[in-house]
Parts: sequence; structure tokens; C-alpha cells
Amino acid sequence: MSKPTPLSGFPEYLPAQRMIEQNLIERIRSTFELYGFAPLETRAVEPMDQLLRKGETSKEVYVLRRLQEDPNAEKDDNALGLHFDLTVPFARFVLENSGKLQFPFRRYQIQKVWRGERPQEGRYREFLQADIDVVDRDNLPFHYDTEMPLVVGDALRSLPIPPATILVNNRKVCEGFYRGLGLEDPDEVLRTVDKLDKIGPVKVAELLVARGASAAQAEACLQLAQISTSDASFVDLVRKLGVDNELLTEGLEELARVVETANEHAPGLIRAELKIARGLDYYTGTVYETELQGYERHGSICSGGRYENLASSGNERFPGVGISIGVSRILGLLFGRDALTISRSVPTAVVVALPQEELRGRCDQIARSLRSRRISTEVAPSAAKFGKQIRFAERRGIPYVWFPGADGEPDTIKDIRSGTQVEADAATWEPPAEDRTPLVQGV
RNA sequence: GUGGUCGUAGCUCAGCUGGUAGAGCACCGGGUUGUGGUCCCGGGGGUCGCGGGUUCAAGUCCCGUCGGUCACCCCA
Repeated sequence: MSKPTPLSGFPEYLPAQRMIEQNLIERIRSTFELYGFAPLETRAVEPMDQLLRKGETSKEVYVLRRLQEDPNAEKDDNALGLHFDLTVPFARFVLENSGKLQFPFRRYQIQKVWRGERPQEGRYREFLQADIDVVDRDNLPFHYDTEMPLVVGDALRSLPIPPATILVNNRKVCEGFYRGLGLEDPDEVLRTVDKLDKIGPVKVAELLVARGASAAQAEACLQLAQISTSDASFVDLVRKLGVDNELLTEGLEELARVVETANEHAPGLIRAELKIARGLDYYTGTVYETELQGYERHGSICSGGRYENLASSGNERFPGVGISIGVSRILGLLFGRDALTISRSVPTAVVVALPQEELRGRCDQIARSLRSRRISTEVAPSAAKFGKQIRFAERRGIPYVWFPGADGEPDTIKDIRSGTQVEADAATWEPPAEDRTPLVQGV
């Protein structure tokens, strides 16, 4: 068998990187719980009709199929697909368990998702998302829309990564504005305007006109899209464009609340950016996007929004709002620039040197004693020369080597970074707090 | 899914218009009968991503494929 090669879009990390990933996940998780979000995990698959319920993303869904399924069977309406986000499975879960949940229900979910897209840096076919959502029965108070950026802001700021800015918009602003202008197809306009950064205002205007807008309408759309403020001053800027529409007014009011709340609790975190659209078509109001300083061109690292109708069946309706941190994207981008480091490639804090194979039992006892105080310890693999045993630790970044004392002498422990070696008792020795676990740092 | 670009030792790369593979670092051993990181000496390691074609001869040309990356699409 020839040497296995990587699978495009399915990244695998070495232990050092996996420890960094786990470190970030843990910080995110604890922030989510700090805000009272309850843990949830849903199965990896959903029935296709659930996944496709909301749109034309079908091409991206990986379908699950048995190798030996009957080729003559009639086409399977219950075919399964891997979920491509965590919001749709969550909506299904809420409907399925609505009788057992208390509302408003807030949960977090940190899981892999799959999309059949062409991979590139920061874009994968299998990747990890850390998602929070709040849903309520019938009506979800708007203040949850203002809470989402605060939670995610705290989570992101707890990570050793560059500063992030949450960009926020509201579908009602755009739709109301376009309708107020007399444009028929707000979704189409939104899609076009969303390309502003990539193709520029001239091309966007051309496209809008090509799709039936007048020059004046196109110009107004562009003016709206170019509004970007860190406070609620965008409201006046929009008003000056002279479009009047009820939905627009409602959207402006909502968006202003999101921005003002963020500025009150987390200055510098948020920016109203009236050109962002978000792809997923189930968003109906607030939409979030997040740029990471220095990595703006690689797209959003954290997105979400308000969905009014995602979870509904019959006369039951559970509107929600949520946002998802793209853990894999953040890692991929930062790893690509060596912008995340870890102090060692293994969890081990102490290697117990082995003087002779016959003393392994004694070394195991030392290790057990250290482990009983939660100090990660391993015993050297063989009774090699001490120089080699020290090198074993050094290559892995392990900070301490423990030397059992020869015939009656006390044990000693050596900090191989400084070279200092002192007497130590396995029953009481403690490492400095910063050496207990590998240290993850941004560069 | 469409198109562009790149792919030589673990890493960074050299290899002229085709003539049967090299450097630095890393790694291993010895100098140093047991405490590393300096220095000296020595060593292992590549079917040049993979497959096919052209040619007397291909890392070097052509095609395909896989992988990385970029653009489109879409999006974490």
C-alpha cells in the first residue's frame, strides 16, 4: 500500500495543534456557560427534507448512503445528509423536544459540520463551529439580538487572537429601503449589493440597472450600502436618503438597539455595516458577521442572525437568534501564519528519569505521587544516559526532569529551561501554576 | 462544481536549453562510563505527489489524477 495522502478539505492536526484547538474550545465553552447557555449535541445526520427545507444549499450537503443499498429500491425520501450548520439541527431538535424544554431556551453546541465546497485556506469541508442560540415560543424578545454580540465578544476576547470586530446589519433595513424605493426583488438586490467589496460600486450599479433598477434607485442602494458607523449615527445617515418605509423604520430601530447596547457594554466591539447580507436565507432581521484584524480578506470568522420561521410546524412557532464561531477557520488562518504557539507538544509537565530498568517500579511510584496532585507525569521510556533522557523532555518542551536520588540521596528536580536543579519530595512538590499545563499564546 | 497556479529529504530550498538527485537546518551515532542545549567527527533518509505518454534518455516536455493555494460560487 502506498503512503496515504491527505483528503482535500478534511484537515487533521498534530497533537500540539490539537491542544491549541482544545484550549480555545474550552475558553469558548466556559464563556458560553458563563452566560447560562446549556450544552447540547445533536446527531451528525438529518433527514434530507429537514436539511433542504430552507433553500438551495442542496449542492453542499453530503448525503449518507449504505454501500449495499438496493439499487432497485424506489428513491428514498428518508435519505440522510450530514448537517451543514448547527442551526437547522437545533431547530429540528427544538420542535422534536418542545414539550421537554423550558422557554426561552438557550443552548450552545460545539460540533463538526460538513459542506461540499472547494476548500482553501480557512475553508474546509469538515470544520468545527461553536454555536449559541436562543429560541422562544411564539415570540422572542428583541433584547436577545443585542445579547449575542456580547457573548461572542467575550468569548473571542478570551482567546489569544487578534482583535475582532462584529459587523451588524438588519435585513429589515435593506428590504424596507429597497421596497420604499419601489424595487421589486429585495433578495436579488441584496445579493448584488453584497458584492460591493469584490467588484466595486460601478459594477454593482451596472448589475442593478441590468436587473431592472433605475439609475437613481441603483445609486440610492449604493449609498445605503456604503453606510458604516460605530454608533447609532447611521440612523440619521439613512434618513437623509429620504426613503420612507415602515419596515425600514422598524429595522433601523432594532439595529440601533444592537449597536447602542454593544457600545454600552463592550466599546469598540461592534460596527453597523449596512452592506452585509449573509447568505443563509432563513435570516429575517439582525445579521452578524465578524472580521478578524489582519485576516479581513479571508471572510467572516463568526456569523449568525435572527430567524423568525426556522422552527415551526403546524401552529407552533419558535423564533430564534443565534451566532456561530468558526473555530476551524480561526485556527486555519492563524496556523497559516504561525500566529498561535504552545509551550510543549505534549501535556506532560514532568519526566521521571529512569536510572536503571530495575528501578522502574520506584519511578512509577514517584509518577503516581505527582499525578495524585494533578501533575501530568510520565516515566522515561528507557534507562538511557541521562543526557538522552533530558533530551527526550527537551524535544517535547517538557519543562521538568525528575531524578530519583541514588542510594539514600534525596530526589532532585531539574528545570531544563534554566538548568537549575533542586532537592524535591514527590509527596509535596508543586510546579509553578504556569507550568502545570501547556501555555497557549498568540504571536 | 468551473478556471488559474504550485507540488524535489521532517523543514526551507538549489538542480542551466531533458543525460539516471544536492545544500542548510532537523534527526541518529561517536568524541563525553550515565545531567541536554556549544564545538568536532561520522551516519541514515527522496521510485523528485501519483499514474500514463513522448524520447536512446524526464525531477526537467505532454496528458490525467491527488494535494496545497487563489478566483468564481457560497460561506464558519
